[in-house]
Amino acid sequence: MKVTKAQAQANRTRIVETAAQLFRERGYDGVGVAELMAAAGLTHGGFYKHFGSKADLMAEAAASGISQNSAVSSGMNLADFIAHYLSREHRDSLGTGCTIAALSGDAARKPEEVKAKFAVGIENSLAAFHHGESCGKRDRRAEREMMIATFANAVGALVLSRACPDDSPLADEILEVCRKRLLASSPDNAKQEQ
Amino acid sequence: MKVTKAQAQANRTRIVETAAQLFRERGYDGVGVAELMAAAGLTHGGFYKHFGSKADLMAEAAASGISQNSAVSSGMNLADFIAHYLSREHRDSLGTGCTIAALSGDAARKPEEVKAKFAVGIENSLAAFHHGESCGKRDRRAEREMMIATFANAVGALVLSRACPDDSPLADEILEVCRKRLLASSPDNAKQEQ
DNA sequence: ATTATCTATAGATCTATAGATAATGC
DNA sequence: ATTATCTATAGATCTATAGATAATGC
Repeated sequence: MKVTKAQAQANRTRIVETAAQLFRERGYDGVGVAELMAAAGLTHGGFYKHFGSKADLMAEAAASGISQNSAVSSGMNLADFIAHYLSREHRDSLGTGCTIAALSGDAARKPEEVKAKFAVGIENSLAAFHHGESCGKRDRRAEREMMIATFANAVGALVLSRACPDDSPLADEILEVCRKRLLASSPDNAKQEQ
Repeated sequence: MKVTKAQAQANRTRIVETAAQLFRERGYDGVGVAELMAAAGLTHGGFYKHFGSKADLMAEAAASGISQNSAVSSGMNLADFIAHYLSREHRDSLGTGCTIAALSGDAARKPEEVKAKFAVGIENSLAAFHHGESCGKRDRRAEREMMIATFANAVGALVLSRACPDDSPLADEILEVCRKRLLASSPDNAKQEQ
């Protein structure tokens, strides 16, 4: 029943990545350890050789999900990012979409160790668009404020759109209005108005 | 053990209002029926004479919380609303604060009947600031888009701020940056810059 | 010898229901 | 007679632990 060290490490990674998806889809309290382990192809007793508690896994899964999101969006410019972030496709892909948008509400009620991962994730999201090819101190400050406002607006729009009933006109309107406005005020607004 | 019709109605209302607070504080899955009924001063078996299921209560509690929020903010102008909404006090009062910000993430994974209450609540929030003392069709459209973007930005800022660890500088920065920018672009920006 | 995984289970908790009780409302 | 509430419980599920197993890693 034992397994090679590399295999055990791979199993651990698979647990974290499975959790990162299931938690986004159903919330931290919506997925049990047994179901999660079964989804990863293991039995649930083995869980506690990998993690001290479910809360420990929440923190790791948050970091994993955020890092997966960053890998996907890295290399995009701000306009491309906004167009994707505020698309219906992204709204309707809870399990693979933005971890911060999917789980910030849950994270607010979880231990500090979980929230710490979200704070790092938010900082990374802001830094990902550090356009500034060397601008002055004032510009850096202004750009950071712009990124904070833009990200908050995008997260809020996604969260609100998802809280509406399926096929609700309001759900689409929120996405479309915010996408249009954020693209219009984005520094590299040239293409994709859709 | 029976109780007057008026008393039963009062008990029912108390259950809903207690739920509206507890759900905001701990999430829909973080509060059990037994604990909720105890908090309302009743035993949990009685719950099902008032509600068909916990999901039914979620929908009622959402409507109740949203309506309580509206009652508090009605009569405020947009600038006052923003200053309050993006204050540390509001961020730190989960149980009595904005229902939409506290529970939209949870609502996205709940039945359509719950999400329908959120859609109505979002529409009400937008309508609450219908400044327009009779403006043209174009202006009404532009104003609605402005309100959608403003509300999404405010909700996003609150949700992100709450996902950060307590006393995190980032948590305060997000609130302050968004408050400053939304107040600057608000139609009635004259006073309170803080 | 160590340890990753499995089976089995302890002990809590959760939603929901059944049946008794006792006061209201007709 | 109706019904709001209570006590008690069924049946599921949840987190976590204990002990057995068997293959790795020294």
